Amino acid sequence: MVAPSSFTITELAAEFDVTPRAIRFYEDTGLLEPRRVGRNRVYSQRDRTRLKLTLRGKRLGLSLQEILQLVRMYDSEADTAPQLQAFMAVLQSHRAQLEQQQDDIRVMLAEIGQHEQRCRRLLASAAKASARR
Amino acid sequence: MVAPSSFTITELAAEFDVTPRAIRFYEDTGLLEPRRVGRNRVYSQRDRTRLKLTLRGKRLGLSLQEILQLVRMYDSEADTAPQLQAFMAVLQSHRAQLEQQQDDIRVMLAEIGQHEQRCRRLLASAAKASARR
DNA sequence: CCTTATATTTACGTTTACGTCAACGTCAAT
DNA sequence: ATTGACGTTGACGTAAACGTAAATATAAGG
Repeated sequence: MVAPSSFTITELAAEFDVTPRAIRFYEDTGLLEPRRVGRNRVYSQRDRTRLKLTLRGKRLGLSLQEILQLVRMYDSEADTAPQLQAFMAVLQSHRAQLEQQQDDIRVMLAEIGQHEQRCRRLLASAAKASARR
Repeated sequence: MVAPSSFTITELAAEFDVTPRAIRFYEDTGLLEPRRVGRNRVYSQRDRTRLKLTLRGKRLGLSLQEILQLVRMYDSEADTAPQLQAFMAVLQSHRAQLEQQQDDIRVMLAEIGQHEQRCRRLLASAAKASARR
């Protein structure tokens, strides 16, 4: 068994747990470019990767437009110095945002830990109380 | 100078770089509960904290409804065993989501690093080429 | 041949999170 | 007395990201 190199829309929908409608919508946005066999869409490995990137971006709260800019930028062959400078500036700002999110996550995980501790203490004392009866 | 214990809407808007409209909207959602002096809203430290939590949640892609559920849960005084169990289950699932996001961020940061490397290499060779002239 | 499953396009509907007036109140300063 | 500056309440508008329904195609299986 080798990894398939093309996929139907329902296959991708099942694999990533999204609806076909969503996948077609991503195509409208410009994120996917399946070829056609007759009327039907056929997705390449590249499309699959794009979809994965898209969903990852969404989990981080990016809009489809932002994701589109990202993947286009990554695909683009910038080669002049000004282009490269601009590219790196964008990378910088995205890194800054991701690091902000990392901080946010750290804080939230810490809070969750606190609450879990509290819950465990309360559950323990509740168990003792019921054991005394 | 001590930290103020109450704030106007424009003060908060300026501090957190959001519009008064957004702040009022968060109130409609139930996230803020300022008291009134005449018609005007006066925000407490608690409101300020809530706002901070709200914006943090937003940065992580949570909807206002999700944020509302979170803060309500954290405020609630669950004390029966079933309540505590349910509470902990929710905490678990949020933790899982945050950890997923951490992974996503790690991957994205790594990719950004790759692209930066590539840019730097290209810039370096471009500089050499221009020096040769 | 008929049904069933899977796919398509078109198009309108929906939710979220505000933006954007408009019309008004109020208090201080000129 | 008037002019800002800052606040208020509607109310309508909007962009994003699909959901959902309708009408159609098409290929496979009984």
